[in-house]
Amino acid sequence: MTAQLKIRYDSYIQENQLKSSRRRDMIFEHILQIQGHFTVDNIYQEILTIDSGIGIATIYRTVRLLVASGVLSEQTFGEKKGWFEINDLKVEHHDHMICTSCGKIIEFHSKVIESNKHEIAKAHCFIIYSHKLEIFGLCNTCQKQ
Amino acid sequence: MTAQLKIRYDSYIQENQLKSSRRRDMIFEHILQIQGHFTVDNIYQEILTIDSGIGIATIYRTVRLLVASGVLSEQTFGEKKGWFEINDLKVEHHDHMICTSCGKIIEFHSKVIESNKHEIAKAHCFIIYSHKLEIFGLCNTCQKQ
DNA sequence: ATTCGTGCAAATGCTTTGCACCCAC
DNA sequence: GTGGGTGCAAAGCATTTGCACGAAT
Repeated sequence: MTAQLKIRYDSYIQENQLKSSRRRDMIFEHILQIQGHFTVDNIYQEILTIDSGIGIATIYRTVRLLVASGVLSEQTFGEKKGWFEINDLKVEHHDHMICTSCGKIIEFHSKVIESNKHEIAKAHCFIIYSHKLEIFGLCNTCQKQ
Repeated sequence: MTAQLKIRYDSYIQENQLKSSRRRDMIFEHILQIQGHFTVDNIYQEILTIDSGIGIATIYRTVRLLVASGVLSEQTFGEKKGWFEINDLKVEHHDHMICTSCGKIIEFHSKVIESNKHEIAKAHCFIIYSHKLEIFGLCNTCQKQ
């Protein structure tokens, strides 16, 4: 799967007359290691400890490139900032339950919702590109506190 | 329904030792007339033409009050700014299809999704407060262009 | 009178961008 | 060598906040 993403990254760079660079590659490799969701500042802080000279603008630019190339997808989770995650096309689309107390994000997938979504779109003559379903509430742990 | 919202507005002000004021009331009344979704800047521009002395901070403060009192609900629609709409509790919860070409928003409701959502939450021992489902794609009109 | 509401401008948080310089090809 | 990559600081946007003054009870 990592190989798939590498191909997507490389070909995007190729097709758009961009260049690879030490930092670009390093950010890409770093992001590949991440499980789950992250913000630009999350990876900026992490990469700072390895490469103290890096600027946050470079992270922003690289993340934009990765979204444009399809390596990452972006969500807002109802906040006014970007959250990112690896966009693995081989994995089924998933949705999120977000704990409003501790911020924990639980991923899930529902075939029922998936197929109903298509029925609804059909009824409205709407062509679906993507969807985002977020459920807000309390996770198991926070209910007990 | 407008009466319902007025009660919610008035009692929130009462219960929180706030005051009503000419501008607060005017913004509230203005928002009641709005069909569909709007941003703070939308109503600011509109109200400016009636009350040229108003400041955008007042709109922000009033909209926050209306969200806190349950008169309005807020969504991001994947953007990094707030979109608001009247939160009529008597109307069933609805979701949104957003045309990525013209920005048109189509509202819909699905009992199937509604009940499936509760099954999923139950399976994860998650207590639902709210949910947001956004479908992005092309509306009927934009498909033909 | 006192307390809250309001305009203004400054501050904030996240993100983008212009510019001079650096690096890859 | 040339064009893209990068850090830095400045600019952009949406939003919030501090402050002095004005209005509501």
